[in-house]
Amino acid sequence: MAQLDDVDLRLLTLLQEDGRSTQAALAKAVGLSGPSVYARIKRLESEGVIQGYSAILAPESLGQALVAFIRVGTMASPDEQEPFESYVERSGAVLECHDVDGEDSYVVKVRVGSPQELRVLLAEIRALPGVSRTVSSIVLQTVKEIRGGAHLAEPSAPGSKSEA
Amino acid sequence: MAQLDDVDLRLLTLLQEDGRSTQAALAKAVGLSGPSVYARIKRLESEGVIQGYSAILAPESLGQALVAFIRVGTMASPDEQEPFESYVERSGAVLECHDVDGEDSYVVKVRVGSPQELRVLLAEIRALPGVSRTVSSIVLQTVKEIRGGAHLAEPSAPGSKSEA
DNA sequence: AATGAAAGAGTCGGCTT
DNA sequence: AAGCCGACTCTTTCATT
Repeated sequence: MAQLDDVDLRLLTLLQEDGRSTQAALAKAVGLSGPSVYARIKRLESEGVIQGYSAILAPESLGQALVAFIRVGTMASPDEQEPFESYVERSGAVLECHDVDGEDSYVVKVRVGSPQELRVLLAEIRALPGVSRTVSSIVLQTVKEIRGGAHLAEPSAPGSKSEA
Repeated sequence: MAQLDDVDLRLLTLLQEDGRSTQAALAKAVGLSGPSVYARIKRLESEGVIQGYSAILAPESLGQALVAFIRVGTMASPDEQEPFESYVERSGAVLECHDVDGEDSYVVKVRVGSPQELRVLLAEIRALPGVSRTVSSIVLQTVKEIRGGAHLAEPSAPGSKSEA
């Protein structure tokens, strides 16, 4: 399995910030030579630490201005959850869907172009078999949003050592 | 401003799926020549439609196994919200923080390495001035998670099967 | 892990429609 | 105005030390 050393973490941080950073720039940043960096990145890719690369797009430019979180309650029977999960997989408006503990069954993050679209989306979700309840929270302002899904740069770890 | 034609949308879709796709591959896919694709991508970048590129990292490989959504209630006075927003900006565990309407004030998405870290995080949040209430939902399973933040690729075939 | 070389891609001018 | 062509530069990639 993957044992990540300090250089690996540095490379991952840089690639998370700029996925198109050239190997030359990476090599200079970590103090190694091109081929070494190349070998490390290939290793990280094949080990699955780097799952891929993606362009970050501006949602507003694509006519998707409205973000909302929807908490969905479903019936307990597992058979009844398949229509719901199948729906969120197919729907282009659904950015995320997580099975959670607690009072709700799912937390769903959606992005749509208008309140009307959200209304349609909610109606569709409520009409799915097994769905018993939905509670929506429309995003008024996004305070923070990290795209990578994983953080690496952590300036505020209490009790952690500083970098080399 | 940006007027996106069909080719632009195609390029954006491809780049969202693979941010390191070569211009040659993109050119072949959209039926244009290399320089044309190059010009379009540069235009999309300078217009801000493409905000950047990022490597997608596997959270498990980085020792961050536990994801949770925290709904936070705060006092109404705006002065009191600054400590909270300042905290989430600084905390490396906070992936997202959205100001929402409805019964809660914020929806916060966090990623930590262990339940203990989550406990510490919650205690810190609750100790912030202005925070009146927190409700946590621990993610048991992620059904869907799109990293880009915006969707484009929509096969929209009802009953389509997933890939390997 | 570094060096150096070959293959390929990105980049920029100018030309064509 | 927008796309193609061809040349130059830089990056990626591989064999060798």
